[in-house]
Amino acid sequence: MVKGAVRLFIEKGFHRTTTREIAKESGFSIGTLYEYIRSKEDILYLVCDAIYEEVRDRLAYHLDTNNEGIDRLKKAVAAYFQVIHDMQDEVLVMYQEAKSLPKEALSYVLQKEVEMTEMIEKVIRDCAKEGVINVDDDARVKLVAHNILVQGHMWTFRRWQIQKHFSLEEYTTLQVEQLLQGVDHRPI
Amino acid sequence: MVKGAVRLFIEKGFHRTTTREIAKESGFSIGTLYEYIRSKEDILYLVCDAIYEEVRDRLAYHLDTNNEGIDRLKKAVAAYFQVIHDMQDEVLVMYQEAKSLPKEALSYVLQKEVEMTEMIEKVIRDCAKEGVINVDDDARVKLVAHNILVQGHMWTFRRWQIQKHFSLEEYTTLQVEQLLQGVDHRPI
Amino acid sequence: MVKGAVRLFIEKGFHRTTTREIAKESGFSIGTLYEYIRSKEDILYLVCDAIYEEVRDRLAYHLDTNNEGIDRLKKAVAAYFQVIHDMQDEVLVMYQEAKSLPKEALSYVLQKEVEMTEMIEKVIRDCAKEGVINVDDDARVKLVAHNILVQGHMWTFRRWQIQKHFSLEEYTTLQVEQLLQGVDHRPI
Amino acid sequence: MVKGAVRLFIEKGFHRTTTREIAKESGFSIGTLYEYIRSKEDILYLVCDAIYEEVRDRLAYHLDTNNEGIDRLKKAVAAYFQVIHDMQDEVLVMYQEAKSLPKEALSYVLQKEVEMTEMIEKVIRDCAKEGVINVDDDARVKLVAHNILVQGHMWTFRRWQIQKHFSLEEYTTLQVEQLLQGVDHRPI
DNA sequence: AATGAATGAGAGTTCATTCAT
DNA sequence: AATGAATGAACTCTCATTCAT
Repeated sequence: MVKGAVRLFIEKGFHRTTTREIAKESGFSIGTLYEYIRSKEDILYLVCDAIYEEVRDRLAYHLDTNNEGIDRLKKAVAAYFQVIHDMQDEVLVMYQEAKSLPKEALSYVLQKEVEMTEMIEKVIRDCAKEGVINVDDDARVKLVAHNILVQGHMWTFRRWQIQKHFSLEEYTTLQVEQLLQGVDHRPI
Repeated sequence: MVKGAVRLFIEKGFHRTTTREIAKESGFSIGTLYEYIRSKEDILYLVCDAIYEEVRDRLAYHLDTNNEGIDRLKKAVAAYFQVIHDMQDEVLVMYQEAKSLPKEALSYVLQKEVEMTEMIEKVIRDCAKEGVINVDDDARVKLVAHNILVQGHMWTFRRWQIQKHFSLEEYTTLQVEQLLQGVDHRPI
Repeated sequence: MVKGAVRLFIEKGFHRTTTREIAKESGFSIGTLYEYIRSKEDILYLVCDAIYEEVRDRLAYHLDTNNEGIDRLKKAVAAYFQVIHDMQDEVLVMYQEAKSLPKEALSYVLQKEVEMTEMIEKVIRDCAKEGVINVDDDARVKLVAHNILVQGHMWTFRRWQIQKHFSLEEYTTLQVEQLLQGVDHRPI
Repeated sequence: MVKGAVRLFIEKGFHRTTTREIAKESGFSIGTLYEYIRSKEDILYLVCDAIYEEVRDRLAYHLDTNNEGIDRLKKAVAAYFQVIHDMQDEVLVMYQEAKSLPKEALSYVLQKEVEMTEMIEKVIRDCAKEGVINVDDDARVKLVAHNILVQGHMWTFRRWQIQKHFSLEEYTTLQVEQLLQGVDHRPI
């Protein structure tokens, strides 16, 4: 059911998709659909949840491989970007439709985003512990983690611009460079 | 009318806002509303257009002040973040609802985003010309411009997280540092 | 104003034409339009009235020419068919839209149709008086008059069929023959 | 549903009848109504189609009875007039509202009218074959068929005049006489 | 467990009409 | 006399949801 709904939400957005269409696409009747859900919003919740679950699982899988030194961070970013790239449409749907979730469900889904941030934060902290990078405070760790996450999302929601100019490899390389070295500038 | 619509879109989103509510909020009747627009989507277009216009004008105003050296970039980023901060709700609405625009209107609005990117690119190039930063290629300029823009947006669309941890000043300072120096790391 | 309204009614029918369009087509503002009428139906009334007036005047003009004998009838039918032919669109509009008139106005307009019938009846009676035809009773006169009138109207409202098969001349000749001789048949 | 719609269209015409009224008159909700149709025009189409179907079926039923000689034609006309008489309101609705059909549906409905004409033409030709009448050419057959059809319709759309003066029997008798013998006149 | 016909509140939109200017 | 901005009732149509089967 979720698969069908995602397909439709990608195509026409949540509001423009009818429950009838979702039932049909999922291969059962509207009556049966309502055996599994209580309202249309439930579907959106299930969809968002499923997408997060998949992104997180895939990312966790990639982070598992034991890298060392600065590579740990580089590979993590690359892996994350790759996951986002593979699930572009799904990520985009979530980005655009999550706001339509009822309050409680939204909190729940945002919690998943927090978890994602923590996964990235952990990579950064692990690098710091190893001594390959030097991040003096928690705030900076958080900020860098958020930046990485959002730079992943950007790849989808600004694709009409960014993917015109960069391949995923170029984008990854440049963003990692930027992340580590910043803009080359005269000392102030 | 646009003001009223923005208020409502902020509160409940485009789809959940009725034309009648917009008319009422704007202080005229539904009939009069339809003297000015041809369809509900027209309102969304007017709203998005107005928001972009205001963001761009305010930013242009701030970029006018003649700064020199690396300050040119720093102040530009700060000014941009400030504008976004002042117009948080509006920017968020545009981010979340622009996708509901009819194709043609969407293209038109995205063109405005391209213009914004070019404004930021210009600041970067001006710094490079002055010699205070060293950006070797166009791709990097573009990427940095996009990053700055999106870091502005994230201040609104991740505010439930970010504004919990940072004040606007902290956020600005940290992001500028990050932008210029990257993460402090052992040379590879 | 009537001219403009007729044009529009021909094109799209009474209900599908808006008062705004009528005002525009007539070259004045909606406000001014309502100086002359009290409701949209008034326009329909004026239109129907004007059309009848014109049909009647034209017909009267043709009937004036002094014909004698059976020619009196033949020429009258021919003249009437010609008038209908010249005013096809107008006649059709009246046929199709008169039903939308308010009751009283409808009666008034139907009275004009009665007058038309009487004009034709008079021609028949004049022929009878002259002795060129022999119509024994009033009922038959009435019936023949109605038949002639409707055969005129048919030329417009069945034109998609009839005008494919006949020119106006053919149609007139055949109908007159039919009228006078009926179908050639074995005596019963 | 069609029955209900016909009743309402008879009473107030197509444009003045609302979909809600039709639904109510038909005994179901507006939602259910729209399960069966896609637009209000669909109802008009169904109505026109149903009326034609019924007129044709009834007529076909009456034409079946094997008559011979001139009676074949006489009885056919009488049967046709009787059918029209029995379905006066319905026929009138179709006459007045068919023009509001979308183009394609209109063509389809007019095709039915062509079929009706052909049914009458066939009766005439059968009589001619039998030798009881003598119609020299196709054009005349067509014309007579059209005349008969329209004289049927007249019975409804001029009833405010004709039914004041004639009973159906008188009307039928007189029209048949007229049809066969024409107006009694001195040879020219 | 599964269906899908039925519901009706509510959406966007139109347009005859008014009336202050 | 002439205007046209403003009105809002009324229209057609949609769709999330229910419930008898």
